[in-house]
This record gives sequence, structure tokens and C-alpha cells, in this order.
Amino acid sequence: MRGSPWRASRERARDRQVKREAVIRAAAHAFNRKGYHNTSLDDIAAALKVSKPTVYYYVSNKEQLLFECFVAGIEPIRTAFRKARRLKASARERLQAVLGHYGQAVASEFGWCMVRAEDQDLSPAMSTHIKSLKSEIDQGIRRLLREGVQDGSIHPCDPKMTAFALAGALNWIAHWYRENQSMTGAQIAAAFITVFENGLIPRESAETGRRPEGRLAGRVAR
Amino acid sequence: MRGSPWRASRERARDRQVKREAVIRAAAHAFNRKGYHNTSLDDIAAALKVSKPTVYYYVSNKEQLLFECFVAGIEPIRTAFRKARRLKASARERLQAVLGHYGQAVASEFGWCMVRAEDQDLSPAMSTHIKSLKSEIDQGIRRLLREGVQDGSIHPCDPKMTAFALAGALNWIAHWYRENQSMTGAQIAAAFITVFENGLIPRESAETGRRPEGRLAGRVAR
DNA sequence: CATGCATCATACTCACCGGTAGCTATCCTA
DNA sequence: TAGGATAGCTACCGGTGAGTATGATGCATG
Repeated sequence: MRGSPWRASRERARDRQVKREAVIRAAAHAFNRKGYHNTSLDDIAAALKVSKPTVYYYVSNKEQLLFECFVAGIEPIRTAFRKARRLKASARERLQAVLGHYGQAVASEFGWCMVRAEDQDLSPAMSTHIKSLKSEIDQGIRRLLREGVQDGSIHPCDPKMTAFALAGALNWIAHWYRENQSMTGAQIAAAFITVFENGLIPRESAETGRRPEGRLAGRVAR
Repeated sequence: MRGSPWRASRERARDRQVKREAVIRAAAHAFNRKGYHNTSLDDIAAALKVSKPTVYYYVSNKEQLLFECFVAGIEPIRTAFRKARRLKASARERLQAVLGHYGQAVASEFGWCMVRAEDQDLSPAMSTHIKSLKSEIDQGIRRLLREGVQDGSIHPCDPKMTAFALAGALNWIAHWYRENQSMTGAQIAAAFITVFENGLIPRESAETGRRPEGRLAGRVAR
């Protein structure tokens, strides 16, 4: 049998990957509850019922642990952008879709790490890496806003400030949302989007605060 | 002279208060730049060109330092609420005023501490104290929103979610704003309020994104 | 001048925590 | 079945930083 050893090796590799991800998740969970600095690697190891060197067997150091959590949190948002780009709809609807996934990501178990990974806690290399990922998201939102203003689906606005406001509101979810909450991440995101789309000033066409139903709301002026 | 010693004593007391505030400000500055956990009391002492025990002469411990910074940051917001309550205007305008001061507070030197004082870094007593202060602000915003929906100056909305969105966007300013920025805190707050008031969906009555009455500073940056 | 309080420094303790050295056990592969 | 990779442990090191013991200096008061 020549295939057998290879298969076994693949299985081991996959096994290792699974365990590694368990370490990442345990770290995210601990960071969520106690914060990065208040979490020791012993804590994480204890949560997994292993010893500290075992944790180091799967990741190289604490910083990388935070980084992995960050990436795990932000990746869904990036894919949301890719999917939205292929969508055939107004820019506001594409933005809607992206923000929905954004909100869910922030409310996920990795939300804390994604939102709170501070430059100050990271090596310069990691810091620039994370900043570039964050900037990619920011630029993506600004771009959708510009496109929306252009195609008339979004009220004229300053894209930079508006993007900051949107991202800020959604990011902040990570500060107050806890798993056992009555609302899911998707529900919160939906509620926020409603708030952002309607605005505080009453609309003449306002029917009890709900957006004029989901998809093609509003005048796609042109 | 019997008054003289008393006066001298008062002067000393005031002197001490001034120095104490300098310590608080230095701490806020350091927390701003490097984060709470990455700032040692030696750092703060060095910034003031004194030694660590001197710092301890003015504050009892590091946690209290953070707490004082928090209070210094949040106090302007509380007074903004008090002033707004005496205002004779629609709820939306009162909310506008409060959010303006809110934004300025977050962009101030104490913004970081106010926004990032984490429960996890604080003793239970401090934590509950801070949480009650934060809750007071939150409830104040919700109240203004409810009043606005009632008096018709605000589009019908879920007060809780809307308050979260508003506070989140403004709080997040502390994450990206740096002193040397081209915009002042007030300008940013004004820009945010414009975004929130108009909403993303275009308005028929919209002339280039300005609100009709626009006593707000309105669109700022290019 | 003597006393006492306010102010601040030197120099330490002590605990925690990130990270490592080095050993052991298991099990796949040759 | 020997050899090597995988996976895990106990025990430790070294640095850091919060907080303190002790004492020096200065200044107002009696």
C-alpha cells in the first residue's frame, strides 16, 4: 500500500488544523470576555485543558493569536465585498448587503478581536498589515457611497465622513453585544441599516418607520 | 495675622489640585497614545519629569487614574444634557445639540479614556460606577429620540437601536481621531449629525445634501 | 530655632506573564 | 522493530511593572 501513509499524513495535517483553529477560537473567546491584556496564555491553555507549551505548539506567540482572530473576523467582510461587486443592483443595495455582513461579523465571536486589535499592542509589521486590511474595508465602503451618490440611490454626502459614521456604529456593536442577547447579529445589522437609510428627519412618505420594504426601496433617480 | 496662614493653606490646596489635574491630563495623554495597559506609571511620571511615588502622591492607583480620565471625559456630556433640557426647541434640535457636545468630548484628550475604559480593567466597584454613568447617557439619548418621535421632529424609529447607532458612530471617533487632524471635534460631530439626519436614502426636497434649516455646520471637508 | 507637614526621590518587593528548555509518550513509516 | 516525526508535559527564566518603605528637602508655623 502506497496510498495509505499519505492518507494518514493528510489526516494528521487536517487534525492539526482543526486543533489550531480550536486554539484560535478559545483565544477569541477569552479576549472577548477579559480583553487581550487581561488574558494570559495560561488562561487559554486552561480553557482548552492543555498546558501553555501546547498552545505554543500551534501558534508562535500571543500577538499572532490576536492577528489570527482578527483575520478570522475580517475575512467574511472581504468576501461580502466580493459578492456584492457581482450583484446587479443599485449601489445602496450593494452597500446594504455589505453592511449586513459587516454587522454580523462584528457580532461574531471574532468581532472583538477584529474591532479592538490595537496598533499599540502589535509589532510594526503586524500593525501595518492590519491597518491595510482595515483600510481596504474603509475604501470599499467609501467607494460604494460614491457610486450610490452617482447613481442616485444614495443621498449626496461626504463619503469619508459617512463611511466613518457607518463603520463606527457597526464596530461599536462589539462593545455591547453578547452572545445570549435576544437579537442576532443579522437582526442588529438590519435595524442599524434601517436607521441609517431613513435618517432622523421625518420623511413625508414615512410609513411607521419601516423602510419601504427591502429590496428596491426608493427612487433610483436618474 | 490670622487670615494669612489660612490663605496660604488655601493656596497650597489649590496648587495641589492644579498639579493633580496635570497628572490626570498626562495620564490621559499617555493612554491615548499607547493604551492603558501599555502605559506604565513610570511613563506618566517621566512625562511629568517626576518620579513614580510623586504620581502616587496625587492618585491612589492606576485604576483611579483611568477613572478620573473617564469622568473628565464624560462630564461635558452630562452638562450638555442638562443644558439641552432647558432648551426650548424640538427634540431633534436638542438631540443635535447634545450630540455635538458628545462628539467634541469624544474627540477631546479624554475621549479615549471615556470610550475605552473597559469593565475588564476595572474593579467591580469602579466598573458599576462607570456603567451607571454610561447608562445615564444612553438613556438620555433614547429619551430624546422618543420625544422626537412623539413631537414629530424625528422619523419613527426604534429608540434603543438608534441610540446604539448614534453613540457607536460618535464613540468610534476616539479610535481614529488625532489632535493634528484637519477637522476639529465640533466639525466632525456636525458632519456626523448631517449624515444621521439626512439618511442614506435620497430625499426629494434635497438640495445637494444640505438639510433645509441647516443651522448645523454641515458638510465640512472637501 | 524647633516642629511638623507637604512634597518628592531612591531603591526596593513581589507577583505575574510571555516565552523556552528539555523530557516523555505515541504512533506512523521504512 | 528501529528511527523519526508528532504532540504534549513539568519546570524554569527573565523582564516588567504596580505599589511601597524609607528618608531627604523645603517651607510655614509656634
